[in-house]
Order: sequence, then C-alpha cells, then structure tokens
Amino acid sequence: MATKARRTERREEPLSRERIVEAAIGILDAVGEGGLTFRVLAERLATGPGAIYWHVSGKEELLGAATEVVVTGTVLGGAGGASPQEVIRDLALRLFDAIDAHPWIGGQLARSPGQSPTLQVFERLGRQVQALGVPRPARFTAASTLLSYILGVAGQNAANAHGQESEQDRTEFLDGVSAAWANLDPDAYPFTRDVAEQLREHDDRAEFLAGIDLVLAGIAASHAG
Amino acid sequence: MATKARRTERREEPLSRERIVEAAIGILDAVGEGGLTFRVLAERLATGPGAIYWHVSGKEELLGAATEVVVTGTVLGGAGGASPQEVIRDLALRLFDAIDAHPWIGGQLARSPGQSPTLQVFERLGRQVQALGVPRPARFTAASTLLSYILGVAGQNAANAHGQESEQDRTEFLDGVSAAWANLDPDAYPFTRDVAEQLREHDDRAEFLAGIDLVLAGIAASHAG
DNA sequence: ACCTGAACACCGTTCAAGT
DNA sequence: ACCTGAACACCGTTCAAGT
Repeated sequence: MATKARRTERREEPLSRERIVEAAIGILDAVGEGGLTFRVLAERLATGPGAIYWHVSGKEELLGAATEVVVTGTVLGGAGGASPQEVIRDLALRLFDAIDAHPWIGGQLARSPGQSPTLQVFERLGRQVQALGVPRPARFTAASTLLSYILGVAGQNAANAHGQESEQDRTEFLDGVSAAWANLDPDAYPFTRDVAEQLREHDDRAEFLAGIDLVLAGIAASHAG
Repeated sequence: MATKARRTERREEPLSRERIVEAAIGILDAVGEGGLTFRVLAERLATGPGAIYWHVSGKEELLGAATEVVVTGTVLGGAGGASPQEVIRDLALRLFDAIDAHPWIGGQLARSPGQSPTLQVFERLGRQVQALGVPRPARFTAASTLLSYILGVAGQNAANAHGQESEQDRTEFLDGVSAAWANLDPDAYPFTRDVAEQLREHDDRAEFLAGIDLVLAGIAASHAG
C-alpha cells in the first residue's frame, strides 16, 4: 500500500543506548576525552543531560561502551589462513590503527584490564599463542606479555596524540622531541642523546611492529628445544 | 647568645614547591588520584587553594612533579656490578614495587611519554641494552619495547589497584576474576577459560618478571649470530 | 516508560585584596 | 614577594515534575 513518502521525519527519533554511544564516539573523535561532557552530548542528541542517565549509568559506563564498540569492530575480521605470527601482527596493527584513529581508546583500554574490550584482545592473542605451540603453562605469560606491550604503546600514543591531527603536526612533534633529546645533559642521558636522531626519521607503526616481533622472537626462543 | 628555646614554633613554616609536592604525594597515596584536590591539599597545608598556584602552575604540573619525585627515587641506586640482564630485571622490579606502593604513578607514567620520569627509565634501559651488545640501529627498538611493556603493566596495575589495600583484597579480586573467566562463553572465550585457573594462584610480580625475561630473550635471539 | 531541565555538590583556576 | 579566600565557569549526577 502506498503510504505518503517522506514519512521519516528527521525529528525526534527516540533516544537509545546505541544512539548515545554513537554520539559519544563522534564527540570523542572530534574533541577528545576532555571534550565529552553530558551537556555537550545532550545538546547533540537534542535532549537534557538527565535523559542520558536513563539509558546509561554514568560516564564510566559510557566510555566503556564506546571503547567496546570500537575495539570489537577492530578485533573481528582478521586475515584468515595465515601463520599465528601473521595473525598476531595483523591484530596488533589493526589495534594500532584504531588507536591512531580514536586516540581516546588508548587511555581507556589501559585502565579497563578485566573489561570486555581488553579481554577480547587477550583471547585473540592467547589463541594464536596456543597455535604457536607454546606449552600450556607458558601460554598465560606469553599472551599477557603481548597484551601489556600493546596496551603500553596504546597508552603512550593516546598521551602523545594531543595536538597532532595532521602529518605535519606529527613531523614537527618528532622534530621537537628529537631536538630536545639531542640537547640533554651528556652525562645524565648519553643513551637518549645517542638515539635522538633515529627518532626524527622513525615510523611509529613500524617501530610498534618491531616490538611485537621482538616479543614473538622471545616466545619462540623460550620454548624451543 | 642564649635565645629563648622553643623558637621553632610548629606554625607557619613557609610554603614551598617541595612541601606542596610532598603533601600531594601523601594525599595521592592515601586516597588516590581522585582524592587529590586543591581544596584538600590547601587544607592539609593550612592555607587557601590560591596560594598553591604561586608555586605550581596547575594540577598537571603537580602530578608530574609528584611522579618525578617517586620515580627518580626508584630509578637511582640499583644493584651495581651485575649483568645487564640483571640490572634490567632489578630496575623493572623496583618500578613494579614503586607502582604497587603508589598506584597513581602507573597511570601518570603512561601518559607522560616525553616527560622526565619516563625518560629516566628509558635512559637506564637503553644503557643496559647497549651493554647487552645490541647493535646500534636495534637499540632504540629494544629499549622502547622494554619501556612500553613496563608502562603497559604499570597502567593495568594502576587500574586494578582500586579497592585492594590488603593481601586479602587481592586474593578475593583474583578469585573473582578467575571465577568470571571460568564462566565465559566457551565458544567465544576458549583460551581465557582455559587459563582461568592459572590466574587464581598467580603472582603478579613473578608474572611481570617473566614478561621482562621474554622480551630479553627476544632481544638476545634477534641479534644472535 | 521515558524525557525534561533546574538544582546540588563538587571541581580547577583566577584575582582583587591583603601583608 | 607571597598569601588569602571569595568568586567564576565549569563538571557529573540527581530528581521532582512532566508526558
């Protein structure tokens, strides 16, 4: 039966947990964790701050739910049929890119160890560790080490992401740090001074992957023979 | 010349950056990051909130200074004359214990990558990496990987430290997580379920050290031959 | 059942005024 | 130079009142 078209008025589609979380992600991506406010969020949803509390228990849950949406979307759908090492690398890189796109999840992941998003990553890592042939008692340590490394990088990236939207910003930032390191007291910071120039031309993503490979090499070495 | 004794009245010793930071550390240790407030801090120092701002630019600097005091005290004075691996293990464990005693530095370290406290740790790690015989181009990666792993564990410990003052609390917490893991959906979380029982009897500190050893093994394997 | 929005109890920070 | 403390511009959260 032909009903009048344009029935979907763009007004007042009902509030829902899903819409709230989606709007929160948008705000977080646009202005960062500090910019997500119940008032801003309410305005974006064309309602009052109180309405949000009917769907969500508070800010902590909201941040958790937002993180879960992004991480779940990232963790699912990896490359099939590759070696365990390849799957781990692929997962790690997808997480790295997700944190690059949504820096706020870096800080969030780090402080929700038992929570669902972190657990999803742990589970994926653990399965591949098992597939790698790591003996049962050593699997927990291997998976935890990979996870902690990933969370460590995530937290640092989240902290560094402050004012770096463009590639230009990023280059300037690295140049600045590199210059600062090169000027450190040679007696107190000989090593840091020595690697300062490497920092200028370094690729975060490649560096992150090299760290993953280092841990994987350690896992392989520890249960060889 | 004999002046009246009891000249040092216990009243009004002048405010100073040092006293402020010290008081902040005390509050942070007692009630955590959420409990550190300029009003609480001012009361503890028997002054008004505004007075603190003459010595310290804001809360961020205050947290940074507090972290620096604790980390510097921890980083200095390691065991001399041991192998590079031993020195790294020793440094890592001292940091672990410091974070255990002051959980707030876990979160703080993670979000101050270029800052002095993190840099001090990076420098120490790097020197030992060099002493390990790692070739120059690989040193940055090796030191960064160790640092990221340490920061990752630090962040998780900071997040977990919420309500666990006593050993009892800790055990209950692990039992709870272990039970929760054992009840996960077998299809979605086979690995996590499988390691659930290991978690109950696990030693955070030993586990942390095992992760360090895994990375060290990877470093050794990667530049062998 | 769900939404509204004023109100509450806090924050970090500023600043005129004091000594 | 250093301190005081009221005041400002915000928060997250609650809740009586509406529909």
